[in-house]
Amino acid sequence: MFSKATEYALRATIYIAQKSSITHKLSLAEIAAAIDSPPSFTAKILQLLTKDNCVINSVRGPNGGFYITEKSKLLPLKNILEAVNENDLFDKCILGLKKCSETKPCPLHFQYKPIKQELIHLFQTNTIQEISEKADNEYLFINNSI
Amino acid sequence: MFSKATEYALRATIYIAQKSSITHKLSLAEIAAAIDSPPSFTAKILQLLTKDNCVINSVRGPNGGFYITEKSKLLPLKNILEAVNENDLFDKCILGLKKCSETKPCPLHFQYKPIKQELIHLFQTNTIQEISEKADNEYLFINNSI
DNA sequence: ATAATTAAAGGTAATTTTGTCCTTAATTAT
DNA sequence: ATAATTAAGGACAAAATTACCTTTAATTAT
Repeated sequence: MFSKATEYALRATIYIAQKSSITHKLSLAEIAAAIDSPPSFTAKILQLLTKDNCVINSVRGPNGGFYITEKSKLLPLKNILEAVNENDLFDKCILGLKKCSETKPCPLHFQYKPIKQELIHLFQTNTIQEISEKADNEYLFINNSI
Repeated sequence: MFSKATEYALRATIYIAQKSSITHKLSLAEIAAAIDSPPSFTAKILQLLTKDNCVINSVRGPNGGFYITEKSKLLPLKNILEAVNENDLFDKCILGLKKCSETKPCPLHFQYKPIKQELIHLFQTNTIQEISEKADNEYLFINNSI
């Protein structure tokens, strides 16, 4: 479904939302260990997340690391996908046809359409905060045997 | 969503179901041109489709090529995914967690679950025939400006 | 039988994705 | 100020996917 990069971006952001604050930043090493991802590759992805889209923040130096603001926690998951450039995923034709559209649909277009819309809805309505709160409770996550 | 290989497999099979019969087989060249795919790569994928799973058939030699039987047309699209080994796609955790399950769900598990089931339903209930008939009518396909 | 045609099969090459490493810049603590 | 720590950034490497090419096997038409 998603690329590894996107999976790591989602997992990392959820973990950061769970565990970090402006006064308690998380190091790359901790994050990568927690979400079971290769540290160096994860570094690249965290860079994307701190860029223009600014889902998360970072500071260098001792006691530096990554954190997320309360304001950013209110962003929908979609913003994470945008940050790693996988946001157009749900716009694409399921058969990969460039010209598939409402007026010239592919043979699966109208069957896939409602599913696509539910996917979009899922990522547009759920905030980082809402999802990260689930990870706190009886839900599986991270450092909890992936 | 799908890999290129799977997209080509779906498009090729739908096209073959549209155009071929036991008495009118389609060459690799025609199929690849029609579905806008690289011929050599498409050849590999068609081989997979003719293997054990046997979604389509082939014969070599003059007037040979690929075709699909009426019986095979009644198979669900899922069989195409199986043939190219992308059938487990819908079983996977959306966050890529190996241990995600009903009892230890990831934070997105229960939100993604109904969508996943609709995807499975889509590929299990629609037959190759049903979908290929759509491609005949006002639907976009193939040789029709991709 | 022979030649022509077509898919099968295998190896190779290009591209993309994933992953690593090393240097630089920023920040902090001393 | 200096040293230590941490992310940023760039170059590089490995792996996977996608794409190509050449030879072989099967089939058909002559």
